[in-house]
Amino acid sequence: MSIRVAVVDDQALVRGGFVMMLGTHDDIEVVAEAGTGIEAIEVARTHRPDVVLMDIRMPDMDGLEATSRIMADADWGVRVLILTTFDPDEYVYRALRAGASGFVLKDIPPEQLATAVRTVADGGALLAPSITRRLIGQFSRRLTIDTAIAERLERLTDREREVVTAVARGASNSEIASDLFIGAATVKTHISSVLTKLGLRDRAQIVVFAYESGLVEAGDRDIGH
Amino acid sequence: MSIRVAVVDDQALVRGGFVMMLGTHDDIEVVAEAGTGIEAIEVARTHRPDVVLMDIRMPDMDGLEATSRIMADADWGVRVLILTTFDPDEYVYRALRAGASGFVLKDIPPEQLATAVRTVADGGALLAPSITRRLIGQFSRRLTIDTAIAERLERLTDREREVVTAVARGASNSEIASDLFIGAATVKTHISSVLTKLGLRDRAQIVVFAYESGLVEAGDRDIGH
DNA sequence: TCCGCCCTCCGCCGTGCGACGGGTAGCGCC
DNA sequence: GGCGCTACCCGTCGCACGGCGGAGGGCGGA
Repeated sequence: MSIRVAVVDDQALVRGGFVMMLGTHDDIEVVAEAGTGIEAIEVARTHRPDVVLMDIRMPDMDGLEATSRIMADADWGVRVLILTTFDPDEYVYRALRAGASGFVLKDIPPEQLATAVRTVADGGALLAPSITRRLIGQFSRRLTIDTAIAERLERLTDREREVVTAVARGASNSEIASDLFIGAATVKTHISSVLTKLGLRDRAQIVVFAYESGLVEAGDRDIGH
Repeated sequence: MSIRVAVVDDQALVRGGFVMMLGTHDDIEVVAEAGTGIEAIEVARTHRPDVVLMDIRMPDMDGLEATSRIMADADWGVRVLILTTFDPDEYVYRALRAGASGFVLKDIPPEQLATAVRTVADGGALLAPSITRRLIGQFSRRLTIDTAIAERLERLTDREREVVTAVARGASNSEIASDLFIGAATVKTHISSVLTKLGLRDRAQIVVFAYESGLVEAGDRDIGH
């Protein structure tokens, strides 16, 4: 059973090229085409393709918005493969958020296009090498930071780490004291110990350290009050 | 020209299964096999395959360590595809750091294995759907945080944002003053304004806010002194 | 022109913070 | 038992921090 594909691109010439490329593979069948985002949503609903090849830059509605719309009210297993010329970070993030299964650049060799379609049709997720490299960079950077600074964290006692996390929440000494059921003076002692051990100066630098070391992470904390 | 693959797995039965699967595709050629991490390095050096299918759990040296070794002294275009039963986060991160081009689970259908090999051979990067979903979750979470809190940042003036970033570096008032070429009293004024606008209490909470809002990010800052 | 916003600077004052010294309990070792 | 080490818990004291009020200048818009 062949993979049913819808091709979305505002430039008819480019769209035709994609259709022709995919046509050479007999396990792939182009069942619909669309030239705008609105059309893409319509086409997806009526033809229910397995994979939607989606351009980003289009009139009336861009491909990312169309993607999220399609994914939102899809009651069948559709997968969207974003196909674009540029790859700025924001596009990638928005695409992933919208529910796209892949993000590849238009400069890929023709035979890879079919491979990409098969990959996402199989349930896989595909990203362009350059993008994946950035993702890897993000995470590896995080890890190197962890290993580099986190060893300083090991010099701290359990109690001191508790205090550090509390400080990194923005808590005052008295709040920490009541949270940990100890005296306010004791909290100060712990903090002083942390400061000397880590070579820091004040609690603000403790917060910085907590984030940089990965002890706390942006996102698992609500601020304000 | 076919894709030259090396299969690394300590269980001969599993390894044989993979070899057989790949053998049915005439564009893929298994040129070597290995049963341990050490062997994998040897085999990679002597046979110089295009793709290494790498298991993680192995005696003497796990696949991730072997991967980084192979990538380290590879003077040809080798790509490593991690193939494992489990997918804990640490494995994924370590694998990406080690330089792997893909990370898929062993429970994928046989035909997808060939697709995966072709994808990484083409220079693409492939992640198992579950892993990609987590990656997407990470980034989408970041974005929602940004949009949610960052609007509070807009209430601040440019100068106030400068002060906030300085505070988020762990700088004291006098340090900020000399950095910005203004008086220490002015710094205090800005900080007071920031505190009231954001509904915060002290500079430590400013640091928290700076990280949570994405104004500063863990990694682009060295701490200590 | 007047009004509002931003940036800059100054004083005063209360307080939370951090440095310093000291105390207690547990634990391993000779 | 005596000694050393560590973790944990209190006090006191000086100081930077933050709240509050005020003031001047630049800049743009009603």
